[in-house]
Amino acid sequence: MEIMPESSTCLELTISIPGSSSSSFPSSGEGGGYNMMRELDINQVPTCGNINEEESMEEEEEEESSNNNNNNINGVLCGPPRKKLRLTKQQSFLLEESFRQNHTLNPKQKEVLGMQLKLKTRQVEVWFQNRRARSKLKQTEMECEYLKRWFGSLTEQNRRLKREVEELRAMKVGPPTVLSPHSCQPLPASTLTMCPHCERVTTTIVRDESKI
DNA sequence: TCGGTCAATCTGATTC
DNA sequence: GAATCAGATTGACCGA
Repeated sequence: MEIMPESSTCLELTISIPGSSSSSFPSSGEGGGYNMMRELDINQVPTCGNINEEESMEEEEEEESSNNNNNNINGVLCGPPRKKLRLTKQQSFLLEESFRQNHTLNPKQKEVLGMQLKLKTRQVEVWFQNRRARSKLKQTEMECEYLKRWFGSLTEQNRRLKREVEELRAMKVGPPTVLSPHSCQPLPASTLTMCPHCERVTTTIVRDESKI
């Protein structure tokens, strides 16, 4: 078994499992289904291409205030309940892209990426933490699936070998012994040989050529 | 209503 | 001791 990381997928993991597929990119599982309503969520930070400077400022203020509302002290929420930030497709795409290049970011990279995405450094950091967690979870699930299949094939192989052993035992008991013309001692009735093609153990009857 | 998803938070470990 | 991480958990949100 060999589990090799794969650089071309977003999940950095590929196990050679027939019929299995890696996750899509960018993460389309839930994000791909977002409609306009979701994109216009109050928590959304708009993408740079669609907004003017004024709107940008407003959104940043809004983001700031909504994030500050998330503060809680000793488990007691202060202010209104937190609102869930929804990243836009563009933000998700950029984050996925940078995750694909690097699974961890240094503080400078976080800051730059945060500025690009109009997100806080902390939000970028959190996104990467969660993304790593999801990646690892996916990897574990795939490994589990692979081991299940492996176990299945080993079980089948074991069953086949046991059956073969039974067959060989039956053959060994059955045939009459052949006596040597010289010593009059019984020769082994059969020897085991390995078929080079199918790699199965086969029996070959040893015949006394002097009698032919 | 319920289960899934995911951003955010909390906690403990590790590194420097 | 601050920074950072992984892992567990929470809570908002959405679709079936």
